[in-house]
Amino acid sequence: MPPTVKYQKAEIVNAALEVARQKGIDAVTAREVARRLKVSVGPIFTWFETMEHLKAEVYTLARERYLAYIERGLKGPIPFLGLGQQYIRFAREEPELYKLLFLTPPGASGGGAMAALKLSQDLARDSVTRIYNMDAATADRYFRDLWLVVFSFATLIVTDDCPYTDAEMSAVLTEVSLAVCKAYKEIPGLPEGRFDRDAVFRELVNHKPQTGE
Amino acid sequence: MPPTVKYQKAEIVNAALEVARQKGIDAVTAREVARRLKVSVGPIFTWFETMEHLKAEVYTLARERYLAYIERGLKGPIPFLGLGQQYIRFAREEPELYKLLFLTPPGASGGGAMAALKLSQDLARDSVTRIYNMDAATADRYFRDLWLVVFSFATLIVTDDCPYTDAEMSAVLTEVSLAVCKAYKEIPGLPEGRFDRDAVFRELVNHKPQTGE
DNA sequence: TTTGTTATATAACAAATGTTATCTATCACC
DNA sequence: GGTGATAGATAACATTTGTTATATAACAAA
Repeated sequence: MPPTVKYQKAEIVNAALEVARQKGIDAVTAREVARRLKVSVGPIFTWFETMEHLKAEVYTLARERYLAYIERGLKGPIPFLGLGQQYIRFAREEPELYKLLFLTPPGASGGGAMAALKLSQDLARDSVTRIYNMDAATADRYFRDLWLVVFSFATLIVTDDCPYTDAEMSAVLTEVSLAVCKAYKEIPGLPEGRFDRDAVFRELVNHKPQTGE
Repeated sequence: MPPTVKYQKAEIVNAALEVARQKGIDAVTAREVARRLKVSVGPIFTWFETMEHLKAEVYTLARERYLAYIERGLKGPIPFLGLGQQYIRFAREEPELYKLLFLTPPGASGGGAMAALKLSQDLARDSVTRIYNMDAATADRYFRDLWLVVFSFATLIVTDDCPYTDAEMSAVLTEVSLAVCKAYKEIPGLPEGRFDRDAVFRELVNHKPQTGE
């Protein structure tokens, strides 16, 4: 019988994820992962046929991490803005994972930013229709327009090129949000005066998602 | 005296640019460029101290190419939308150069997407204030909001993840544009009825920038 | 305790890359 | 024409990477 396994598959994937988080997916090489585990490259190729297989699992973990962020965004009082905030937060706190998930061709590593939009749209549709009193199609349109702004902010952050503070981004989001809402409000039955700009703004700037870590 | 130069510096940079256009900046290796010129790596290191120096010049050429696109966008009847259209067109036709210019940290290769916004903002401010009858600050704000959407579209295209057709993107841009405009129109003196949604939409979908090539 | 399976370490191989040393051939100037 | 400075070709070196062959050692079953 063989000796008991010393380094589980999961440990290897976790080490690879750490490398990806800190130095980007391109730094996930056999020797780099092995060094992080204080191990030779042997075990890696015992458990993974090729490095691509390992990277694929890193991708899966990255997506899980992303989803954990997004889910926390749904708990806030304004569903769309909570999601956007968490998406931007993910970009800031996990820039390398963000690049992996959203800034590479979807074929290469999976998902892609549009998939993220679709997913978030599904998650938020109920709340949006409820809070803003929109029908589903209009809610989707509204959400999509705002998501494009969120996606821009997140990508700017990741490319080290975002000159806006969190508060400024929230302000811009609020402005655009209100603007789009106004434009879309020829929807029958939308109550007037629901959008108190100052109140929404205050909400945005002050609301911090539960940092339940 | 030495023999006359057979391969000018410019030819090498041009070959390197072609490689970057087709296979991305990472494919710009000494041997790849040499192969494209049917030449050994010798000349490259005669004219460039390191590959980084060569890549820096590739970056400069890429930026010039980008500017050529942008300038043509100013000639259309709607300055902001012309710019946005050309920015998106650049992303579609030169995705690898787009990645180089706008999807890498600005320190690494220069400019960055925010610099592009600032530049475009400067180029368009006059027309925007004139056509939409806004003051400069409001025009900048208006432009910035829309640029965020344009940046998203362009980036989605480059990551092979954009499900929208040109017409759809134009429609979204028009919607958001009108929405933001409405929201910003508490500006004194803005004439009512200036924004004929159908007219603008027709303009957008039909307007093709002069393909003066 | 012996033994057979196999996880791990080590080292090697092959390919790709930047860079450099060396040689050859050119051609402007005398 | 002769010649010397040097552009270009060639090949080598060093490094990094994925991958694999080989050896070692651990450990469960006998």
